[in-house]
Amino acid sequence: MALSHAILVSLLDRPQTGYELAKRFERTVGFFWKASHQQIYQQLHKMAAQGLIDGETVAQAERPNRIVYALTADGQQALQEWVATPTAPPSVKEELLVKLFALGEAAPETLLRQIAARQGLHRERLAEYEALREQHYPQPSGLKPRQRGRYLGLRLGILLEQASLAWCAEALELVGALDEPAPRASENASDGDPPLAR
Amino acid sequence: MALSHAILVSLLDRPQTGYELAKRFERTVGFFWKASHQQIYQQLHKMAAQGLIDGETVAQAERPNRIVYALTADGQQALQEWVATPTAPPSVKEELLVKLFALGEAAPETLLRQIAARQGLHRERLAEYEALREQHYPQPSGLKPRQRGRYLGLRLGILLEQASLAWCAEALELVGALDEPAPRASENASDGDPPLAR
DNA sequence: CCGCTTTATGCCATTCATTGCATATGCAGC
DNA sequence: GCTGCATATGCAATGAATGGCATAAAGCGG
Repeated sequence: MALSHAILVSLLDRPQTGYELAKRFERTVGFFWKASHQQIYQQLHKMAAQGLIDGETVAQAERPNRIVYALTADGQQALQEWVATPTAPPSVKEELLVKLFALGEAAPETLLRQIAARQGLHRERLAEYEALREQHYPQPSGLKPRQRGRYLGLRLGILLEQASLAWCAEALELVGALDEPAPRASENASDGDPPLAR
Repeated sequence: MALSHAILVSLLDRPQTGYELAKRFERTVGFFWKASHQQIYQQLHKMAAQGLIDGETVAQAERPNRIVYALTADGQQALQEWVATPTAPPSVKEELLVKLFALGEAAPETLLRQIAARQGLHRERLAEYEALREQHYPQPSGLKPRQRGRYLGLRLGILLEQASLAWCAEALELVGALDEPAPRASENASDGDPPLAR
C-alpha cells in the first residue's frame, strides 16, 4: 500500500482525472514518488472498486471522455489511518554505488564519466529547486499548513542535492586519482570484509 | 536488470552461496540496495540458467548442502557491459513527505512523532557510519581501488544522513509551530498549484 | 528439555512496477 | 498537408518485490 495513498493525498486538493494526477505527480510529488500513467490508471480502478474514491465520467464533445475522481468518506478515513501509521524509511537503490564496488575490475574512466553526468544532473536540479524556493516560499514561517508540507518537500530536495553534489566532487577526485599514477600499496583499511553499514 | 548485477559485483570478491550473499547484502550493499533471501535465491537460479554464474553443490555432513556460486566468463563480461551503461538516478519513494503533503487535513502531532522517530534513526546510522569510517578508512587517499568504492559508499551514507538530520530539525520546527498558536494568514506563496519540482 | 536462533534452501501467491502497444482527436509549426 | 505534441484512457505481458510458509538439524540459554 503506497501509491494509492499518494493518490489520496493528491485528491485532497481537488477532484482530478487520471491524466491530471499523472501530470501532477511529475511536478509535485514526482521527485520523491515516481509513477507512470498506466500505474495510476490501474490504481484508480482498484481504489474505485474499494470505495475509496468515486469516479464521475464527464462527456466531452470532440474529445475523449474524462473520468474525474473524488475522495469518498471511506477514502478520507483510510488516508487518516495511513498517516497515523509509522513510516518506514525509504530504501534507496543507488546503482552507481554498486558499480563503484566493482572499481578494481572496471575501467575508472567509465565510472568517472557517469559520476560527472550525475553531478550535472544534481546541479540542474539544485538550481531548479532554489529558484522555486525563492519564487514561491520567500518566508516559510508565514505558510499555511498545506503549503508547509510542500515547502518541506522542496527543502529536503535541496538538502539532498547539495549533499549529493558534495559527494560527486569527492568521488571524482578519489576515482580520478586512480587514472594516471600507478596506484600501489594500501597503508590502512583492514583486509577481509570491511563492512559498510549495520 | 539490477539485482542480478549487484550479485555479480558481490561475487567479484569471491564465490559465495545464496545465504552468504543475503547476509553480505545486509552488511555492505544493504544500505543502498535491499534484497530478501527469497529474491536472491530466485535470481541465482535465473542467472545460473543464463550462464552468468556457475553453481557447485557442496555436500555437508549433518548440514543442508550448500551451493557455491562463482562468476563465469560470460558473467564477467555482462558485468563489464553493465558498468559501462549510463546509470539512471535512483527514484526515491519517501512516504513521509507524502504524508506531510496532507498536513492541513491530518493532526500535526502524529506527524511530529514520525519525524522525531526518523531523526532518531538518522542519528543512529550516522554514528555507525562515522565509527566505521574511523575504524576502517582513516586515510582514503591510500586505498586500493576496490576499497575506494566501499569508502565512497560509506561517504555518501554519511553525507545523506547529515542532510536528513538537518531536514528533520527544520521539519520539527515548522510542523511544531502549527501546534500551539492559531496558524492564520499566509503572506507569501502563490495560490493554485505551487510546484515542487520540474 | 523446551524454545530460540543460526545455517541453508526453497515453493507459492499476490501485488507492484515497467514496457510496449493501441485508440482517438485537436492544434501548432514547418 | 505532414509531423509531432498534448489531451485522455486503456490492455497485455513481463519482471521485480513482498509475505507467508516449509524443511531440517545444530547449538545455546534458561
